[in-house]
Amino acid sequence: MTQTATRDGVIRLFNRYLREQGMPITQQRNVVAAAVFGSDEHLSVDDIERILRENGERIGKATIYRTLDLLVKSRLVEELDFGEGFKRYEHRLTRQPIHQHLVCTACGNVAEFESGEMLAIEARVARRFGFRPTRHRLEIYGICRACQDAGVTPSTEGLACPIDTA
Amino acid sequence: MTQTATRDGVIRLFNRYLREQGMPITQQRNVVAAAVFGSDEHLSVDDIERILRENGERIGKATIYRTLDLLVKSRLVEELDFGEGFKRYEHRLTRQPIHQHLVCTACGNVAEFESGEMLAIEARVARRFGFRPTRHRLEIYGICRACQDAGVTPSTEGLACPIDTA
DNA sequence: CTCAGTGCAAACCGTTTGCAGAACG
DNA sequence: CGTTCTGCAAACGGTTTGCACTGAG
Repeated sequence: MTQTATRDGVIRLFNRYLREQGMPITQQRNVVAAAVFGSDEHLSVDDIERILRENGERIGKATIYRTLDLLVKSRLVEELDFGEGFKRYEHRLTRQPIHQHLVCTACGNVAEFESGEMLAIEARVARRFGFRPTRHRLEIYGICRACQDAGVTPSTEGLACPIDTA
Repeated sequence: MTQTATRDGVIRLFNRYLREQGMPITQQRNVVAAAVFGSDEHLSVDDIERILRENGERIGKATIYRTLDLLVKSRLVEELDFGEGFKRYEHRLTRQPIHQHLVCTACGNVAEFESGEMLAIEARVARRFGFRPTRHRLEIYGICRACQDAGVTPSTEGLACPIDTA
């Protein structure tokens, strides 16, 4: 029940946020929040809707979108975009979200990895461009080990030598 | 006219690609390609449509999308997604496209920067996860120097201490 | 002459919005 | 009780698709 206990704690935090903003704490908002905090996946809105339906909750999609806005604004949830044509959401409960992803272009699987070099890169652009970084996102696209083992190789349907413009 | 000369060269390459694929070389395809190769910006489809209209060309949006598909498949053009809700396109004419971007969350401006560390990071994930990288994308979000000078500071509308779940 | 491409408009799909009725404080 | 939220359905905006017509090879 550790997971549940922690989840309840964050829901309390979310409620505090709503109170701070002078917004009503509603059953629907807490049900959506519980679904997001109860999963460690990168959830799409359809994923969330499915989870709610499986739990016997019937909540309109508009309410899910509106609640996700609040969760993102409260900084308890992170919005992700893997270029799939829709957004995904991840809670920031147990750890800082990792923004480094390995995206397999064959099977679509997304794995996370840590990269200490990112701090150095951020410090360098801050110094060189006077840019003040707040967050980042690093995605490396390629073929995961499983797909390589299944015989997949990077696509070669482009021009043989596209940069020879002579 | 160096720019034009190079652009014509790439259009020749594009035509070679079409021939290789057994696809007709049409006026519309070359007009769209010329617009993309004639700009060094990150172009949206609306940008491209506007450029064509300014040049007196009237080409359906569907044809622009279909031609961009071909340009991307030929590897002469790169598809970008900055999470704006639509795609952008950049030619790979004069250089390998730089996939490291500084995105200002205040004014929306996107600047590019180089990062030699990326090669080391890719080599490390290849070794550690058996992942075979083909390309990557690094985006650092924050406040650009101009917006800082104008007095913008990072937003603080989230919870004061979101991760204290006690 | 034949087959693929084009343009238009409709379809699509994730997301947003307007509004009547329900719920929080 | 007043104000905000909810659910539904319609609107929205970028992208895709179906189909009659045009044009490339």
